[in-house]
Amino acid sequence: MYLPSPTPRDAASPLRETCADVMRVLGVAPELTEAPEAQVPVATRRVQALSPLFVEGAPADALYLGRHGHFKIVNINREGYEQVLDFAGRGALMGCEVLGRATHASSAVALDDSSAWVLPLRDLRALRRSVPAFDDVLHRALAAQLQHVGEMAELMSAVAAEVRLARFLLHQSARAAASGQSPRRLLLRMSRRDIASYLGLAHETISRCMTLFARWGCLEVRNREVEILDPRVLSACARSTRGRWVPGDDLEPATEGHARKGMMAGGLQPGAARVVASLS
Amino acid sequence: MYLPSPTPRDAASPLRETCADVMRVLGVAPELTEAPEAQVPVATRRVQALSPLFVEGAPADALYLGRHGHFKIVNINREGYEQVLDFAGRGALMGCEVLGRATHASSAVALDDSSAWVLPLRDLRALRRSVPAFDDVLHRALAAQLQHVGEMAELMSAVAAEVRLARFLLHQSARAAASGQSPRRLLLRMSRRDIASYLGLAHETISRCMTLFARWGCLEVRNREVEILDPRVLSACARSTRGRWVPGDDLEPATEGHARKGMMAGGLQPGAARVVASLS
DNA sequence: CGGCCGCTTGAGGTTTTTCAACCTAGGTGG
DNA sequence: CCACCTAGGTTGAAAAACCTCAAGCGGCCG
Repeated sequence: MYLPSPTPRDAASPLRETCADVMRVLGVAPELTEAPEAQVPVATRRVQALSPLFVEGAPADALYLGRHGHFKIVNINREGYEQVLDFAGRGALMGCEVLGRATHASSAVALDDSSAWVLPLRDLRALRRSVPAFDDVLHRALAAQLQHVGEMAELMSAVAAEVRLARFLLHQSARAAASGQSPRRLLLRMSRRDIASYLGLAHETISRCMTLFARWGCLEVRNREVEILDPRVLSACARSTRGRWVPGDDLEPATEGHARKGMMAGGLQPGAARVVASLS
Repeated sequence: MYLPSPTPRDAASPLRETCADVMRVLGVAPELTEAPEAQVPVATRRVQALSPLFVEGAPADALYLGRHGHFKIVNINREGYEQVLDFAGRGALMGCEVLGRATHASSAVALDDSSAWVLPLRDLRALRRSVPAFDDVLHRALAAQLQHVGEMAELMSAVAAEVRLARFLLHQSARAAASGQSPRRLLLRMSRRDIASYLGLAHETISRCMTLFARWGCLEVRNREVEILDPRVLSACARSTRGRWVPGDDLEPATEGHARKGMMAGGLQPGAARVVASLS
C-alpha cells in the first residue's frame, strides 16, 4: 500500500554522498544533477537522540539538511524555557537564518538518532555559482521555509485548543504521507510538552484534547502512537475557525452519542476582522 | 536629535531609480552598487491607503520591496476572516514566498498611501547572475525574513496579553528608531483590530492593555498616537514570560500607587519546558 | 448634520491554565 | 529478578485570563 519510502541506508553506508544527492532530495530532477561540479562530496553529521545538531548562539558556519531521523527547532529565552519553533525531518533545511547573521538564531535538537547533511557556508557561495540548479533549489527551499510562517500563523490563528491540535495532527499526517508512510498511523516523535510549546498551549491541554478526540471516535491514542480513525471528523474540526464545531455539526461522528459538552463552547479566533474592504 | 531619515522624496521625483538604489536600501555598501549592470531602472508601484499591493492567490510574477509608507501582510481564510502576519515598511521584502510557488500566499495591503519597488521574477534571475552583490543581498534579505519566524514565535510565546503588547510596542519602537524616528513617540499605522489579529488577541483586549499601560504611567495613548513614557517598565513587562510581572516587581513604576490588580494574575507561557537536557 | 467606524469600557461566561495527584513504562542498582 | 526512581502522560478541581456581547463616546467623511 505504502511505498517502502526512499530511506537512506543510513548507518552502514560508504557515505559517498554528493551535492547531487542533496539536490535530488530537495526535488531537483536527476538530469539536472549531473554537472561534474555537483559531484563534490557532502559531509554527514550524526546526532544521538536528545543531542543538538547545532545550538543557538553558536558561530554560523553551516546550514543543515535533514537526512534521516527527526529534529525539533527551538529557541531558548532568558529564563531558560524553550520554545519549539518547528519540527523537521528528511529534506528540511535547518539553520537558514545564518545566511544573514553571524550566529545561529535557534537550536536543532534530534528527537531520535538522526543525521543531517552539512552545507558549510564557505562552500555554499562557490557551489551556488558553479551549480546553477543548486542555487535555484536553495532559493526555492528558502522560500518554502518562508511559507512556513504562513502555516504557523494558520496554526496559531485558531485559538481553540482542539482546532490547533487537529491541524497539527493533520499536518503530521500529510508529512507522513509525503514521505511514503501511512497517513493514518502516526508515530509522534516529540513529547506532549514539545507539541504544547509548539502550539502555544499547556501540555495538559494537549492530553485532554487527545482524549477528547478519542472520545469522539476519530483518534486512537496509545502514548506517542496515534491513529487517525476518521480524518473527516478531524478536518471538520480543523476547518472550524469560528463558530465552533462539535461532532455532528456538519458531519456525523464515527461513533455516536458522545458528550456534546465539556471542552469547547465559546467562539474562536479572537483577532481576525471580517474582510470588508474588498481588496479590489 | 534624530537624523532627518533618508526618506525618498517620494511623490514628485523623476523616478529614475535603479537596482543600485534598491541595493543601497537593503544595506549594500555604495561601492558595490556601481556595476554597470546594476544601473537598470526599477519600477515603482504606488498604492492608496487600504488598497492591496498584491493579493493572495494572484499569479506570482513579482517580489516587492517597501519604498515608502506602510503595509500589512495578511492571509484570508475560507471564512473570510483575515489574519495579520506582519507589518512592513521601507526596505521590507514582501511576497517572498512566490520564489517557490505559482501564486502569492498572502496579500499586502497599504495602511497609508505607499509605494513599493517591483522586482519582476523574470528579471530576477538575470539580475542575480549579473550582479553578484544583488544576489547576496537578496539571500540575506530572505534569511532576515526567516528570522522573522523566530520573532513572531517570541511574540506568541508569551501568552499574557500585556506581555505580547509590550513586546509589540517595543518592536515598533525599535523599528522607528532604526528608520531614524523617535523611539518614544509612535504613530501606529494599523488599527487595534490589526494589532489584535497580529497578536492573536481580541481587539478589546488590546484596548484594555493600552489603558492598563497608561495607568501604570509608562505609556500615553491618544488613539493611534502612543508615547512611551517609561521604556524600562515596558521592557520589564515584555521580559516576563512566566511568573508574572506587576510594576514594582523588579523596577519601580514611573508614578506610584496604581491598581495592582485587574488584568494579569496567572502564570504565562503555557507550553515551554524548562531546559533540562543541557544541550551539551 | 447624520451616520459610520474605530476605540473604549463594563459585565458575564467559558476556555484554559495552574496545581495536584495518580499511573505507567523504562532504566538503574541492589 | 525485583524494587525503586524518574520522566512522561493522564485526569480532576479551582482560579484566572480571555473572549463575547453590549453600550457609549468621539472623530471623520459624506
